[in-house]
Amino acid sequence: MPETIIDFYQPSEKMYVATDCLIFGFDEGQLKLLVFKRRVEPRKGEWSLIGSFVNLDEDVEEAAKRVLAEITGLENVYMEQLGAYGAAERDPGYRTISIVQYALIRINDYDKKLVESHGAHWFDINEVPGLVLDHDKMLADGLEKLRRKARYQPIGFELLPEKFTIPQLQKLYEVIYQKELDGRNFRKKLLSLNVLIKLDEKDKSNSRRGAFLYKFDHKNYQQLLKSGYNFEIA
Amino acid sequence: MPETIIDFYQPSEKMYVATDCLIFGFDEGQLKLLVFKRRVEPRKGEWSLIGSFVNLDEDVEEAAKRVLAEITGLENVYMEQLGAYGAAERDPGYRTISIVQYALIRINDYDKKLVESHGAHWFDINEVPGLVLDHDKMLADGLEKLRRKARYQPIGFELLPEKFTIPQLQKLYEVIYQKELDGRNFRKKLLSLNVLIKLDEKDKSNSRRGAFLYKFDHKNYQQLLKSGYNFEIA
DNA sequence: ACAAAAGTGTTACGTCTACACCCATGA
DNA sequence: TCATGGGTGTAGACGTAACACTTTTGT
Repeated sequence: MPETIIDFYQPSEKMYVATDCLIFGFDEGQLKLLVFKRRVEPRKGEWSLIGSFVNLDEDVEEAAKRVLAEITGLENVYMEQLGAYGAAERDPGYRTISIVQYALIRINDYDKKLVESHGAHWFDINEVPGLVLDHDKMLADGLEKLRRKARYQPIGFELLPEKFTIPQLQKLYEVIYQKELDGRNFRKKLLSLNVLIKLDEKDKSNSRRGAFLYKFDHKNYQQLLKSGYNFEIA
Repeated sequence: MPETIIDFYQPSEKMYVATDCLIFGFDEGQLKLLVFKRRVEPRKGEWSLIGSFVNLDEDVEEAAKRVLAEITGLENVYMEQLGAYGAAERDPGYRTISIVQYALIRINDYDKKLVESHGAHWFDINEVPGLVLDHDKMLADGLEKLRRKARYQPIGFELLPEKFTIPQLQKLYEVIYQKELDGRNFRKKLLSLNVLIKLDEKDKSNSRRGAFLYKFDHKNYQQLLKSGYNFEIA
């Protein structure tokens, strides 16, 4: 009987491998995405995710971190892979596949001048303009993943400054879930998780009375994760 | 101010892009994985996932379906992308990144002779031998995803024959979740979803009394999905 | 004194869990 | 008749959802 052997060492042809980043941030009560304006032809001037080719001696993840650092000045950012986009015709130039990562950044941390120098802009998540190639699809998939993930991991903390108030956190979840939450139930649920540390400071930027600031308790969170708890926040 | 422009059209270097498949099946009350024995050097004789290079004129997904069809004879299989594995040193030969897909197949449908002719074997999920390269990691990640996914989509139906009994379905979920479920509660929950159609036939292969066979109701399932229901089956 | 956001408790409801017995059948 | 797996109901625990008023403080 004939054997169709799939031989790894008589490979066909090479292609370009790129990485693109969905960079999410949270500011002014809105979820935002960082996109940039292409400065090269073709499609110069169109909006696009931030990306780069992956070098031969570089992990794909490394490449994504490099891009992120180049554009925002940030390192040690929460980043996760969304997936590979590999349609044969996705790029009209060369055959290129793209590994998309999504990153969550504290919007006050990044280097504004650096970002501007790259022609990058923050858009409200509902006002992102049409993007180049299959980047619209990447965004849609990324949002879906973010929303699903927020249900079982308290991922939102990555988007807030180190000190934050409960109303801020609630607003963030409302934006992610796209629905309003009951303040009493939200507060009750969050506090019952024991992953918030109340501080003795208040943030008065949003009200006369001011709201207490909290920090995220990474230690308790790790324990909770181990115990198999899941974080559904409706 | 100097501008670090990331230019998509002065790309660095190309690399190989491969696709590997995690092929899951369910038989004899056990979740199984199809792996194959490499027939080429290096690492000839070692166990490996089934894979292939992606051709230049081929979608990544297409490539995975091609491999699956070559090995099992099956088309129209449930398949989803797990992610890209892109560490620089993952393959000791050439720089290659791999896009991993996982597939769920009805274990009685596949072409046994074809599978054997490729040196492929089914292993109990708990008895899979060590795999080549980073394939162990792929398997671990795939199992995690399968387990998570089974919580919010009735994914298990893909692994059973078209007609199945409730005890069979329960067994499958027990294997996926790695814990025993209460038969009464399981049955109650499943039936309440209204996605099972009871048939007038019984399967007597497991008991004298026999268990009623059911079909999956795709139409109702689609409606349920739209209504935002989620399928947690504990 | 008033506007505006922060903070607090209780009750009703539905869902999940735990649990024990009868049924149908072939050998 | 008996051994084996299939099939059924109920009560208590638990978590979620709904709901309105008081507090603080800068202007």
